[in-house]
This record gives sequence, C-alpha cells and structure tokens, in this order.
Amino acid sequence: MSDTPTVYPLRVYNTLSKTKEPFETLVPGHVGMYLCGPTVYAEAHIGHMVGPVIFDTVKRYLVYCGYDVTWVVNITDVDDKLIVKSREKGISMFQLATQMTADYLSNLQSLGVDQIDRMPRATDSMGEIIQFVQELVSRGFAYESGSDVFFDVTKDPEYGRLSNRTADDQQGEGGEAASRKRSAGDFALWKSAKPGEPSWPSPWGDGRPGWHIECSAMSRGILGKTFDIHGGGLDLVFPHHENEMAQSRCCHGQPMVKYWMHNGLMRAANDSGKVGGRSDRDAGADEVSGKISRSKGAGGLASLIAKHTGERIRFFLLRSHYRSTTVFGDEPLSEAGASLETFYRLFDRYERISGSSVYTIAYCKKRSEFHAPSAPTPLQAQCIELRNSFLGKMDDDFNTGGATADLFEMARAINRWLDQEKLEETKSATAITELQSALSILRELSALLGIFMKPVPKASGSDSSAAIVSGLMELVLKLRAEARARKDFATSDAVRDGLGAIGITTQDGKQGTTWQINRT
RNA sequence: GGCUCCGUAGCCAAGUGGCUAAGGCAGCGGAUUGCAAAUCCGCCACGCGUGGGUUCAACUCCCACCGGAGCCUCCA
Repeated sequence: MSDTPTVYPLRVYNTLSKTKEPFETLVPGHVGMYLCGPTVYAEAHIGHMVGPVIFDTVKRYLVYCGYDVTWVVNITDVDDKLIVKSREKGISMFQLATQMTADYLSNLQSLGVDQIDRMPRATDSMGEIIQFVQELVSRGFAYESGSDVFFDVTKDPEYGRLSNRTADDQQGEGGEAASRKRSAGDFALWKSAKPGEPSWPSPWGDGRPGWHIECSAMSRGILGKTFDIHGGGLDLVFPHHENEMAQSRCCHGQPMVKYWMHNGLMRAANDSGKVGGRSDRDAGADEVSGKISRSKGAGGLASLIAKHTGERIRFFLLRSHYRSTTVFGDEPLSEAGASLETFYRLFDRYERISGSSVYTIAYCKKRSEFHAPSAPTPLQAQCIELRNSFLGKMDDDFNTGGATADLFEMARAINRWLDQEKLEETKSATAITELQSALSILRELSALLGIFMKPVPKASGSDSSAAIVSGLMELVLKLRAEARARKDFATSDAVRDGLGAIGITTQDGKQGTTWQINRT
C-alpha cells in the first residue's frame, strides 16, 4: 500500500519505559494503533473526547509522515454499569448501548475525529473473547472458580511493570467475587450471569466477559498479537492496561504493545477532581450528582459544542501537551476561541482579496511531497522556516501545544506582508499566487491538527433567518455609509454602537464595511 | 500509607544544562482610522513554587520542603 516511507526522526513517550523513544514500527511503513474507547452507558462528556482528539491527531501525523495506519477504537457495550443503567431506564442493554454509541459518534464527528478505521463492539466479538479466555485457561494463566474465570496474577512475573506496582499491593476488586479468587489482585475474565442479566453461552456457563479481556481479544483480531501503539487515559494505566498487557503477553509469549501512550486527564474549573471522576459518584444521590456532573461538563457536550464549536474545543485540547492535566471550563474555552479568531479574520481577508475561499486552497497531504520553491520569496522563506519548526515539534512526541506557536507566527507574517503589499488595493495576480502558497503551508500544518478543515458554521440561526439577518445588515450598513459620507458621525456611531450591543461587530475598511456576529 | 506526575509573567501555555525563557488571552504605547474595530510595530517573567546541593555553568540534574493533580476500587 504505502511506498517505503522516508523515516522521520519521530520520538514517542512510552509509559512502559517512562522515556521518549525513537519511533520504529514493527512492520516498516505500517502502524497498528488501538485506543480504549468508551463504555457506552451514559452520554459522553468532554473528558471522553481527549483521547480521540489526540489520537486522531497522532494518526493524521503518522499518515502525513508516510505510514499506513490502522486505528482501532473499541466500544464496550456490555458491562455491569450498562446493566444497571438500562434497568433504571427500563430499556434493554442493547438499546441503551445503541443510543449512547450514537451520542458518542456524533460528538466525535463534531470534533473532527474522522480517522478511526475500526470500531469493534464487545458484543460482536464474543467468539474471539471466549476463545481468548480458553487459551489462557489451557495455558495455566487463568482458573475457573464457581462459574467465573479469573486471571492468576501470580503466574505473571512481569505483572505490575506498566503501572509500577507489585501484585501483592493489590487490593483488587471487592464484592462477593473476592471470595472465589486465589489472590486479591486476580481479575475476572468471565463473569457468570445472574438470572435476568444479559449473557452469552460459554464453556463455563452463561455469562459475560470481564472488562479487560475484550481489548486483548479485539486488538489481536484486528491488529495482531503485537502492535505498535496502545493509547488511553492516564486513569486506565491501572488496572485496565496492566491487566490487558498481562493477558496478552501471557497468552502469546510476546509483548502486546510497543508503545503505550497515555493522555492526561481533564479537570473541571472551580472544582477538584477529573471530569466525571469518582467525586461525582461519591456526591452520589440522584438529582445532586446530575447537577454536579453538568457543572463539571459531564453531559451536555452537545450544547457545549453548539456554544463553542467543535473546532474551538479541539483547538483547546491541542493547545496544551497531551500528557498534561488540562483544566476545562467556559473561560479557557472562550480564550481559545478568541485566539482562533486571528485565523478566521485572515481567512476572511484572503476571501475579500481573492474572491475565493481559503478552504479551496490545495495543500500537501504528505510530508515528502512538499517542495520548496527554488527561489522562495521572503514570505515563502519565512513560512518554510516556520513549517520546519512546527514539524520539529510534532516529531518530538507530538508537541501540538508548542507547534501552535508557529501557526500564529505564520498568520502574523502573512498579515504583515499583506499590509506592506497593500493587496486589498492592488489585487495583483502574482501577489495572490504568492499569498496562496503561504496559506497552503498554513493549511498543510493546521490539517495535521485537524483544524481549519472546513468553514466554521456562523453563529446564527437557521438558513432563512441568516438570510434575513444579512439582508437587514446590508440595509443598515448602507444607511450608515450614507451618514458617514455626509460626516454625520453621530448617526453612524449610534448605529455601530447599537449593533455592538446586540453582538455584531462592524469594521470599516477602505473597501467598505464588514461585519460578523460575535461568538462568546 | 504506596506509586506516578505537575508548580514558568494577571491568566493559559511551550521549552532548554551555557545564545535575547516560544506562542496565546488580557493590558499598555505607537502606526493606521472621522472615531473605533481589525491589522502591523513596540512594551509586558534580570525570572521559571521554596530552601539546599552537584557543576566552570541550572529554570533545566539531585535532595528536602511547600502547594496541586492522578492511580492504588468502576473510570477517557
């Protein structure tokens, strides 16, 4: 599929070694990448979007660098919480999972996460899961107890290596299953079903898979016994990933994953604890927890996206380093939006000059396809230098936060040049070509972050009301222009201030007045 | 208690054993504008939690302390 790629000096932080390592794929030119997806028992909150946005960006970058990438995100659609929640709602577990999966997918789409290749569901993979458990039992790493099957952590000498802990410090999951385990740290591979619970037939009786086994089974099915990158939130390092790793390594006698990548967690402003974290649940009772969850951004993602746009949220997530903790709130989101305006204004400026949309400018999709002009103009030279800087930062463990600085520098360089050349007046064709080549580089780089891919929806209502608004604005601004022409500034300022008060900003330029509806 | 991670200007946030510590938001001065807005130019940490240590040299390495976060139990 892919030609032998140029190998770029990528470095990736590996949780297993706690260092940045040179990125070398198992199979030259190919990358298998698995991200732990959601348990679909409730609406997604912003915390669930961090991993997808980050790994979407990772995939974009790897593809750009010439790799052929297969990215898998699983959907956990069978789990204790799904059973509980579906009973509360009086619907089947399957119905609940279907609804919540749809919610999750639509949120991903809003944030521009469109690079996922496969989204296997646990319930579609029962055969593989049962097969995997059987292999573990027959190899002596798991045992049947009652109608449950547990993984025996004492059989794995490397257990605890990922999360840096030993099997004996494990308290393990409590509950009534604890009494059937040989050691506290053992975890369930297969859980027997109680009457009325959803179940699948197995050699150990009707039941359902434990939490960790689906990832081992499904990743093997799609990516093989060993694959390149496994990602997830930092909170999954233990027990989830530790257990997955133990199962797969013991079953296959070879490492499961080459690079373990973990993203930092999201925290809510005005409160401690991660979004959707334990404190939410401890806050407990019904109405109260709902309110807290909402104030912490759990739930209500759709309205958050409507208010701030998916692009703004995506940029907010990519503005800081993926491994750091990010404080989420309305203020930081608005600030991210304010900084994005610089680019949108530049894009509008281009449109006014060229008469065409910046989103139609072609750009390089592959790193190796970029060719610098033999005699670059000063503007082009600057953009090329910034491009090198940007890519250097991305090469270093996907430093998206650092890389954004180069985008801002590029916008400034282009604006400066536009001011000097007075392009609004000359509209010189050769200058527009030069402008396009600069913007093409900006698009090439921003596409790696998955931003500026398509026009941002205007902050307005339906199409018909938008048409009315623009008609009204045309009329109002025409009257205002007449007032200005007769130097009736009292009237023209009153119009501008009045529009400002209702959230419309106007800008007078040499070519007339432009306006837009403010986003907060 | 055990194991991790973090602490950079008013706020957000990159980064490095030794050139002037990115960028953004806000703010200030200037160019521009009828006035604004936008854009451009300039300013905005003699300092990188505190105290020690290593080093020719540390914000960057080590130790202690203070403060914050995560995991050890379902969790992106």
